[in-house]
Order: sequence, then C-alpha cells, then structure tokens
Amino acid sequence: MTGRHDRLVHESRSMSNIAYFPKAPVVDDRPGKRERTKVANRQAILDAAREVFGDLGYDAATVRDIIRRTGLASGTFYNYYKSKEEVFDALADDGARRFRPLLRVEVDKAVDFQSFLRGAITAYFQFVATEQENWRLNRPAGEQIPHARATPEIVAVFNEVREGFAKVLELEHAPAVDLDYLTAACIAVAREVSDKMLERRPVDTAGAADFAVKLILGGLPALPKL
Amino acid sequence: MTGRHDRLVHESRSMSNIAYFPKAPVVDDRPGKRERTKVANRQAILDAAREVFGDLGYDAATVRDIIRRTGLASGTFYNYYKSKEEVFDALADDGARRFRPLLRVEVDKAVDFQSFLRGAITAYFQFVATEQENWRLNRPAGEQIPHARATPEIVAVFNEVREGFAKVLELEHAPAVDLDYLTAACIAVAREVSDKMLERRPVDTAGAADFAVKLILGGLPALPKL
DNA sequence: CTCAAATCATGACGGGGCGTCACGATCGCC
DNA sequence: GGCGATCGTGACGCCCCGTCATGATTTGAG
Repeated sequence: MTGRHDRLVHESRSMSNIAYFPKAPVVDDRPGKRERTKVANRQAILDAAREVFGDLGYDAATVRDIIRRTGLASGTFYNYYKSKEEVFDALADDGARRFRPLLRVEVDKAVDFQSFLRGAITAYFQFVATEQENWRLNRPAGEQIPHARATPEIVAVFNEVREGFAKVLELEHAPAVDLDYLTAACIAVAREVSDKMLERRPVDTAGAADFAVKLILGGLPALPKL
Repeated sequence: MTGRHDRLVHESRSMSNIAYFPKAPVVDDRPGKRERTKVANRQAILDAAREVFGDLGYDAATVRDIIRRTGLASGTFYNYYKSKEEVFDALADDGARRFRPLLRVEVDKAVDFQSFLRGAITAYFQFVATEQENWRLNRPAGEQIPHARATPEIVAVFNEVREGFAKVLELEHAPAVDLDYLTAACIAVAREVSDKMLERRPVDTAGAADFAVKLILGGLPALPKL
C-alpha cells in the first residue's frame, strides 16, 4: 500500500506535453507552482498526521509513520514542522481556527449571560461531536491524548470566551468576578463534560450542554433533575 | 556528579567483617535482604524520575536519564517498570495514594453538600500547593505535563468523590442528578482552578477554594465578588 | 556450614526513530 | 535560455530503546 505518491510532490509537467493551446492552463494556478506544492505538502502532512494519530494513537505514532503516508521523503517533513508535537499543535490550532467563527457569532449576538453561555456551550458541544465523527478516532477509550498546548488560535478562543463574559457581565451591570478563574473553570467544565458525553451512546449534545450550562449558571441547586 | 552508588544496589556485606556480635545486626532487616534492595531500588527509581521530570521536563526526559541518577544499570530499570510512562503513572498513583486519606476524612465527616465540597476542595488545593513546593518543579510555565492516566488510586479518588456526593445528596434528600457529569465537572474545575492558582503569587489557596466552591454550589450568581 | 537453585543487576547489542545535510531536480525570473 | 534560489530527497550518524546472556549474590535445604 504505497500507492499515494500521485497527487503530491511535483505534479509532473506532463500536462505540457499535450500543449496544443499554447497557454491558458485549464484550472489550477493562481499563485506560482512552488507555492501550491508547498501548501499541498503542508496539508498532506496534516491529513496524514490526523490519520496516523487516529490509527496508532498519539504516543505510538512516529514522524516516519506520518511522512510515509504522504509518499514524501523523511527530510521533507522537517521543511514544514519541527517535530511530531508541532504537527499536533498545528492540528489543534486548525480545530480552534475552525471553531472560532462559530464562537464569534455567539459573542456578537450575546445580550445576557445565560443566552451567551448556552449558545457558546451548545456550539462547542456540537462542534466536538461533529469533529469526532468526521475523522472517527477509533482509539481505545482512556488513551492518552495530550492536552492541546496554547497555540495562537487556542489562546484566541480563550480570549474570545473571556471577552464574551466581560461583555455580557457589563451589559447586565453584574459585579466584577475573577474572569480568569471563571473562564478557565467554564472551559474545563465544557471540556470534561463533552469528553464524557462522547463516551455515551447515543451522543446527547443537548443534554450535556444543558447540564454544563445549568451548573455554571446556578451551580448544583440549578442542575437538571434526573 | 556520579557519586550516588552508595546506598543502593547490594549494600555490601562489609558489615559482617566487624562481626564481633555473632548475630543481631543493629538496625535493618526484617524481611530478607533481597526484598529490601527491591523496594529500595523501586523507590530510588521513583525519586530519580521525580527529579529528572522536574529538571528536564517530562518530554525531554529519557529512561536513561532516570536510571543514570540511581547509579543502577539500564537493564535494571526494566525489572521494575516497563517504560517512562509507567514510572509517571506510578508517581501519579503515589500522589493519589497520599491524598486519599485526606479525602476519606472529608467523606466520612460530610453532613451536607456545602461542607463536604468545601472540605474536599480545600484539602485538595492545600495538597497540590504542598506538593508543588516540596519537590519544586521549576519548569517553564505552560510546559506539557501529561494528564494523569486512570491509575487504580486515581480511579479510587474519583470514586470516593462520587461516593461523597452520593452520600450528602442522599442525606439532604436532594433530587437525583447525573453523578458522573457532576463528579467530572467538579474535578475539572478543581484541577483547572488549582493550576491557575499555582501560577499566581502569592499562592492563595483559600481564595481559589472559595471561588471553586461557590461556583459549584451556586453557579455564577454566587461567585465571590471582586 | 555447604551447596545448588533462584533471583536479579549488569552492560553490550541489535533495532529503529531522529534530525541533518549535501546533492540534484525544479521553479521563478531576467 | 540560462542562472540563482528553492526545496524534495534519502543516506548517514547519533542516541535511545528494550532485550538477553552472563555472572554475582542470596536463599533455603540438607
């Protein structure tokens, strides 16, 4: 199963053999070819890494496993990323980048704490559920997946949540609270509850979101009764 | 700095040279000698690992770094642990084992949700603060430290928290809630807030505990005002 | 006390992943 | 068309990993 070299690396110039029409290539190329293969390779490495992490698990995966799936040479990997860890970060960063617009919408339309929190948590839970089933990471439950590092996009998400809190608390003339603790705690709850949510069948994003929202809004006394 | 071979490995029999008193060695030995060096080596590896993880960071640390600090041979490491990960788990397990009695006390004396939660959270925050300063892990903030795996003692702690919740909720004739979500969420809050707490100077366990307790007890509306 | 069997530390060794680098092919540009 | 810059390539040296044959030490039985 090495048949993968095709669409990557130097998409050969063979196209120019049937060059009847002197110029005007049919589709591709706006930026130069170099630029195109660069983004293609970078993306290919990311895709391969996602597969490998899913198949072998993060710990067992090696840089060579990843690069092998792309058909590229081992040295090429290091033209794009410094290590397996950096690829993982890039993957996490990518996830955060895709989630951020959804969060942005919630922040913008936020008018009070409750609605903002519900919107943001629901958006997050649906996001992770979708991610989960898109590239189904069929890894044994309880396997070690590293905590995502503080990549730029992840920090941006954190700050956006914080900003959203600040905004609605301001709107409600609420007394000041420790925003750092609050943001950290809410994200922790969201992460942990969403993890448990994904382990249950069927996956109930609405129920899990309801739990998280009510816990944060009113604490234990407000929790949904079973 | 290799001067460490001393107290480990086959504490030589030289003691028997000055054998004036036929028997009755001064202190050590109840169990056989073999058993004693076994526990000594196991402990030495654990201690060395703690140092190495603290000095180099978990990722950078290698099995050889650890075993080197003990003066033992590389092969000996594998008589006790299968890998660096397993040592880490053993370290985490050890922490949980030492924390469990403190938690047990809180569970036993628990009479209502509020007091139990406050007791448990306070105990935990003080525990992590103490650990932190005992073997000061002067690692650059934000460095990757793996999530502790679900070792037996850690699972036991989780269950004990859950049991405590079940007990006090029962005592209060409170309506049933999703105990799994609740326990996971509370532990997540405790972990995350305690992390942030440790990054601030001075370390304010009381303030952090107050925040966490009030968030869980009453949600945002109940949070301490700044 | 003696000796054989069991235990276990030792460190050399093969295997393999890591990151680098000199080379050469391709591209962009004049 | 040709030159300089770029970048893919894969072999190479390095180091870490986990194993295993060996011998030293301990144990327990006679």
